[in-house]
Amino acid sequence: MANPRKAGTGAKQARGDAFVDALLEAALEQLARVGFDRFSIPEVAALAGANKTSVYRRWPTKADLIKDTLRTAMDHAEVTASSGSLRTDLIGLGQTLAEFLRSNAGRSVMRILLSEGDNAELRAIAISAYGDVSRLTAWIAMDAALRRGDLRPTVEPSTVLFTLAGALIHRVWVEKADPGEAYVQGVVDIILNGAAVQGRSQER
Amino acid sequence: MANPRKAGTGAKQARGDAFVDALLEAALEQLARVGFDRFSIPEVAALAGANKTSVYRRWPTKADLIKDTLRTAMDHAEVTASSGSLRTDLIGLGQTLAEFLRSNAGRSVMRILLSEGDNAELRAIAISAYGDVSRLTAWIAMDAALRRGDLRPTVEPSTVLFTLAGALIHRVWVEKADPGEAYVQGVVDIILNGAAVQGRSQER
DNA sequence: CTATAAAGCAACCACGGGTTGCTTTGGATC
DNA sequence: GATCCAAAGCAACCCGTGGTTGCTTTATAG
Repeated sequence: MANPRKAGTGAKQARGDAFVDALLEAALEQLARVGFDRFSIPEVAALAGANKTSVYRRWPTKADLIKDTLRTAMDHAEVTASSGSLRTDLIGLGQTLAEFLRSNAGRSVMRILLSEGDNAELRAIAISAYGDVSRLTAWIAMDAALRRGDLRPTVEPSTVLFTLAGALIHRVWVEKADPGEAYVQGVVDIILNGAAVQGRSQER
Repeated sequence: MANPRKAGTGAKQARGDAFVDALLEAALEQLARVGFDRFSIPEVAALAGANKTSVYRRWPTKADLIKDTLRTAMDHAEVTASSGSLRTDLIGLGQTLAEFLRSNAGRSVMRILLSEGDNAELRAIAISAYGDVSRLTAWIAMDAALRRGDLRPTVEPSTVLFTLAGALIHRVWVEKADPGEAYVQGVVDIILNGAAVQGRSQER
């Protein structure tokens, strides 16, 4: 009956790193689930099987706790070199993004990003986490494509990336559906080749 | 000093419709600004220069008030017939969407949509408001394009629409920038004509 | 002018976030 | 293994805010 996380195990009260780990894990879980506003330290403490007082002593405000949580959660994505095909690169990026959006880290980051207002510092952290997932890899791919001359000169590379990201975010957060492989490919197909029959209705 | 909304005017306490109007206006404002979680009836009452008790008597819960607010806010968008050019239609739709996203009604709807959890009924109302802005007009345009053979048969029309919407939502809610005319055109250009140089790298 | 429904007001309750002073405990050190 | 102390727990508390209630005031229809 004591507490959920310690149940069964003969573990005593967690200290130091173990304590911090348990807290950050519970916090990420909670942040992903309810977002910033309904995120409460007493609740997270209970979830981690810790006492709220101990939590408050380490992280005086929920912004502090969330900052640490976000920073810990972003296990810096490794940079993948361009494959040589823009299509392949974009599909890869799309899939990485889709996976990120499904993860607790990704859901948390989006919740912070989408709720504005809160702490500019928090927003900056979230933006950087969001950027880390894609930016490096993506820019490498776009640069390579530009150099190869695979991109039409009139299009803005960032807009291409943001359109892809936006399509996936729409899928997850508005439609509440999962962007599977087929969906990602469909979007990349449109973004790369256009929805229109080529030779028609592109007055530009 | 009495209250913000009545200040200056010699108006007495608002009753009936006037009361309701003032409340719904304040509520929309508030919802757009802070979202569902931080939306509070006492605060909205103060903002409208009304007494919280009176508000509670009409709308027992904040969900009730918000339901009314959303329903009132969506001044049903009129359906525009297709112009005959898919590009023109999509740009028009994009601009309508951009304007919607800037409005209090749009911001409110997005806040509800993006915060899930809350009331499935609320979500349904928000979705319908969101749909109303675009769906009718958009589907007419897509249908016309399909009939003319302007759309590549492999693309999913809904994906085209959602990609456009997603790009704009990304612009507003993630980048926190305004999707001006040029931006909308840029996105439509990509979605319609593709970002890739045609004849290259479209292995599909 | 009167009657009445609608809005205001003030006092109150209850719950949850956050604080404080003190007790308990894990585990490093000798 | 005995000692010690920083770290975690605990219980009691404060206070702000959401929500309720009983009563008073006021707008306005007749």
